[in-house]
Amino acid sequence: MYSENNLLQGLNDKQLQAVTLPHVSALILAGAGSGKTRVLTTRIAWLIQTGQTSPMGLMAVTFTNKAAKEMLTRLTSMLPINTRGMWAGTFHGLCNRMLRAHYREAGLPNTFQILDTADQLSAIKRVMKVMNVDDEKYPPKQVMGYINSCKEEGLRAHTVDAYDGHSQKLREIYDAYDQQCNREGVADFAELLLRCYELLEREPHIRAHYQQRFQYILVDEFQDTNRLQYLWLKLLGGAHNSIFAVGDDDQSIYAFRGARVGNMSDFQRDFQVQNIVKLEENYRSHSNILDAANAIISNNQNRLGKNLWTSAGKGEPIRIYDAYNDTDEAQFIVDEVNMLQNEGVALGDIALLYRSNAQSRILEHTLFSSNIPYRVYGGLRFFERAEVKHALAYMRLIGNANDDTALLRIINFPPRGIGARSLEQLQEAARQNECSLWQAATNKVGEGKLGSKGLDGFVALIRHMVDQAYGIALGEVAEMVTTVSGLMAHYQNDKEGEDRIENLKELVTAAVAFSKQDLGNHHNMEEDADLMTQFLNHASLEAGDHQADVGHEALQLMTVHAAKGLEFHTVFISGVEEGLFPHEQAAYENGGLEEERRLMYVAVTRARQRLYLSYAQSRMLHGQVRYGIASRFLDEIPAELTKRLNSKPVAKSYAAGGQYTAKPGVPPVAHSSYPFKIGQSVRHGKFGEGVVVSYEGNASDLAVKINFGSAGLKTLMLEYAKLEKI
DNA sequence: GCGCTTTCACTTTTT
DNA sequence: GTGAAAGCGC
Repeated sequence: MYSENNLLQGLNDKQLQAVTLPHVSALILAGAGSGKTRVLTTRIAWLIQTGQTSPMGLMAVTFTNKAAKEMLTRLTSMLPINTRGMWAGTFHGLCNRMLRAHYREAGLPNTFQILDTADQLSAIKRVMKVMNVDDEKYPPKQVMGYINSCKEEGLRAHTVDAYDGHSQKLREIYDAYDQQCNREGVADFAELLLRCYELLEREPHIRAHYQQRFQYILVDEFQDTNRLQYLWLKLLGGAHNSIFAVGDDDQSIYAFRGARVGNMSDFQRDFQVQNIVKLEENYRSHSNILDAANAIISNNQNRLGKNLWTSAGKGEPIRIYDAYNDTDEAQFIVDEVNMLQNEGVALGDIALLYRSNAQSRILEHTLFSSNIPYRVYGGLRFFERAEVKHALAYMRLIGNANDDTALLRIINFPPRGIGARSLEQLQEAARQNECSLWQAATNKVGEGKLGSKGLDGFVALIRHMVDQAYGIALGEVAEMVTTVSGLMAHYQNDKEGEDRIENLKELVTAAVAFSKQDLGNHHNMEEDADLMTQFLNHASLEAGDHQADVGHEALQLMTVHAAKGLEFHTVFISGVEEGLFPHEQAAYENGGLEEERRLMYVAVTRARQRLYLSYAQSRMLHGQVRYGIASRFLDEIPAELTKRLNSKPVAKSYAAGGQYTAKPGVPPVAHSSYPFKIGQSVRHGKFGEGVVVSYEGNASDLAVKINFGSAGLKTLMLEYAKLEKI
């Protein structure tokens, strides 16, 4: 049997203090590798085991499904209890659950569908077309960003400020978009949160119900919450409940998508937080790595303040490699990986991190030619694949034919002769009758006015599917849809359709598995939706894994963002260059440089034993050669913690960006008549140190362009400029 | 209406 | 270098 002692055994003083806090709100500042998840799950287990609450009284909120799952898995290994009564999940998942339970009060149809980002964008494009908005002046992606950030601030079209013609137009589009979503009975991701927030705010009895129920609310990754998520928590927390917020301001790397680190200090103020527990003992890395991370992050001004320490030894020095170019960098990494493997380090315990996805190509290429198995995280996930989304769109139409987004996706796929022309007529008819596209289509067919033969066939097809779907199991619906729609046949005729057919089959398997899993669960009385709606929601809210072939030993490739929360024996951070890391487009933004620095902090703290940092003097990016200098973050690491593998450190100053793209046409290689190679570091009496970027003019009158970092980009006449190689 | 060719832009990302 | 979107010819 489990005893309380057993549960709390092995916790350090701070962890123990956090786990056993009384029923008050608390902020746990959990540094990287300080046992954050353990504290969170042990707290839950302890609350239940000591009888302070039952699973029913608990709500645990995370950002990703993965984090939610991990928490539940760990919890069940700690306590032999059923966690079913506990609400654990993502903000979106929990809001969805509440909206389903109170769909009438929330003003939604009981089968409302969730738009993912791609669906939302196409819905916005549609609204803009109807409104005749110039998409050059208002790029749909920007409009989407505007709408989502309004929603994440808790603002509706009628509450948001507009100062000029431009913002008034945006507000108008926002309003029309929301109306369209209501008409079609769909909700985007941000809408789930905002709608739920408004529901709780508007309906005192619903709010009271959840406030009474969830006496204990636990929030993971609190530094990543946005304004609306914070307001939602505040509403649920009410006046008496305890919110146990766990986070790390130094690992806040999602400001670009609305995360507000300021929520941490607001929380302290709004909830009169007396208990701030700092978890600073790190159980992951050796001290050289932690000292480097501490040194880097200490350059940030806006911090709550925290210093990681470990009782492990200094460990290995941080290895720094100065590569000639990106190929050289990749080859260096390959050589080191081979060496590590010979030393017995498992390939899966080695990570290769980069700032932006574009960097992975050259790395993959080099790994491939060296026969090193690797796995790239990122890219399309299962439920985001085109063929899968097509099949899901047919299923959505079966459930709700008024879902215009779904209809537009497949009205002519596979191709059935409904082109832009007939579509426009259909949309015009729908506009005039203020009805859905489906209703407009059935009207046309009913009147015998065949806009096109294809339309007739389409209406018949969907009706046939609705008939077929009646009374059969979810898996059978999926199977029927993939064949009757003609998707299977279409991809069978396609030379490259093999993978797509596999994915469609996989979708059927997933649907079958989903029904079984659902039968196993007690049906939740609060959830009214039918199984297919639930399955479609599952597909939207949990887009599936990032194609990871588990089991195969492979080197792990991912962006630094994707690496957050993970740890590895060895970590390579590549492209540690000005302009790339910190990224030039981030460095200019307000607070952008500090976020880049936190990103570097996250990257460094992923390593347990060994850390490599590498940069390249030149690299191919966006089809052009770029010349860079080493990142300022490298200089922020005390030299005694590092080991330069091939060159000496050079003191320099930095410009924002610090990189320059050579003009096309300028030879990227050294010319015999040029005294300096492109990429050569030089010293100038007035401007200091810089990098040769390009040559201009003819041989008799040659000018050289040099990037002097903080002194800027200068074009100097070679004849007069006194330049010294360094 | 469909498919091929050209053009353009391009950090980070979960739900 | 690459993928998506727009433009053009059949």
